[in-house]
Amino acid sequence: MVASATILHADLDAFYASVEQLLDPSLRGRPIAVGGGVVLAASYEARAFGVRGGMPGRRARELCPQLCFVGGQFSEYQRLGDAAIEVMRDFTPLIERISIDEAFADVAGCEPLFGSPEEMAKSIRRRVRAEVGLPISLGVARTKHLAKIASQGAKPDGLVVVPAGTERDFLRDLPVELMWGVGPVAKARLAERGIFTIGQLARTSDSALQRLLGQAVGGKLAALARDQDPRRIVTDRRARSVGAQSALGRRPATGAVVRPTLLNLADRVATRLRAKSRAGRTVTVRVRFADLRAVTRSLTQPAAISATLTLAEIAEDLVRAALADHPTEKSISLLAISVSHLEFDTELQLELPYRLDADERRPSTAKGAARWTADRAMDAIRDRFGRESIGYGSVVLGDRRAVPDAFRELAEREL
DNA sequence: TCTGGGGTCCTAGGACCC
DNA sequence: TCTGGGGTCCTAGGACCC
Repeated sequence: MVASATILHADLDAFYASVEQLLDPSLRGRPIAVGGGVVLAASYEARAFGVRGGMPGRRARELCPQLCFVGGQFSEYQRLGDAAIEVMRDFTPLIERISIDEAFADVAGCEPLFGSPEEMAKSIRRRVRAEVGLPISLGVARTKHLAKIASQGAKPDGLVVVPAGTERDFLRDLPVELMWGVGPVAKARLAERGIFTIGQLARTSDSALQRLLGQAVGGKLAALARDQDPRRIVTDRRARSVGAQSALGRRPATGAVVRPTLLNLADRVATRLRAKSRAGRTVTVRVRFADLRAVTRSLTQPAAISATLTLAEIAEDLVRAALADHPTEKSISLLAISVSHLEFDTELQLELPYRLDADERRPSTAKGAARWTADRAMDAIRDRFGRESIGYGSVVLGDRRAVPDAFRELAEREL
């Protein structure tokens, strides 16, 4: 017996833009874009003009002169995204949240209570529209891969069901780039081999695909094209890394630019780590030069860290090393810090400072303790009085950012 | 055509150990 | 000292996703 189609994929349509139109009725039916310098989301009215997410604001205005830019009510995005996904939870606890506006659900076994998966999908769409006020598209299929492709086909504001047994027919003539894991590079490589549809992909041998795209990607794609998708719903996914980045435009690669930027990034990353009682062993920095080429440098230590100043010091050393390897690069356009190899911080464990005190060969535990105490005190003050109430001097002063903190938080994953 | 921020996973080479 | 094999960890880069 063939497994039935019980996987649902739900995706809120033009999410940020739809929220703005929900909250301000005068925006409904009009081409709007959330963002400013960059379009973070475009309403379907704006998309009709060719406006797309990720597009520079200036380009969007050229395509659509009457385009209305709205500021972005970021906390509302989180609230309404949560509310929409919560509707699904009334049908099953097997929910896998992918992002603020997207989730999988497995409704196997729920039929006696709520009817067929298709009926559940219809009722989720109806309820999200009625109770939250937002349009949402759903795909229903036997696998995550198919459900996701189906929901993309359902947009805007629709439902597509792929009945069990019809998967191969459904996939055959679809373009390869609809598949999970096929981006611009893979698409181009496949095109060189005359492979444009998922059906053509399914008829290509595993070994040929692995030679073309690499062992892992090739193998997975071959399986997906033949509708073999073993992935299950994962309800508790933990982050494996925490990072922050800052685009700088074009700034000289000097300590005066690098140091305060890294301190700010370290502050954001370390604060998030400590808030979840986590710490990480590996610090990775990324330096992007003016020509957009980027390099990374990383350091893995035996003990995990979460102290702001320790993270900032390691990051600074790594960036310095990266810049020293590229002496002809005089300006940089982005700096990033990421912490991985995450562990649970046992509170009692005091971190050693990264740099040794000049006059002693042993690390100073007193200094480690001082940093731990200072960080905790600062975290507590910010909890009460807000993030801007206190900070490391140059962080507070140098806090001129193009992107508001509220938007950064939307992209953060649950630790 | 090159604009932001936060992530995941894979590959390949080298160090090191048994 | 050389040769072989297997495994783990670290580093750097890259493709891709939301």
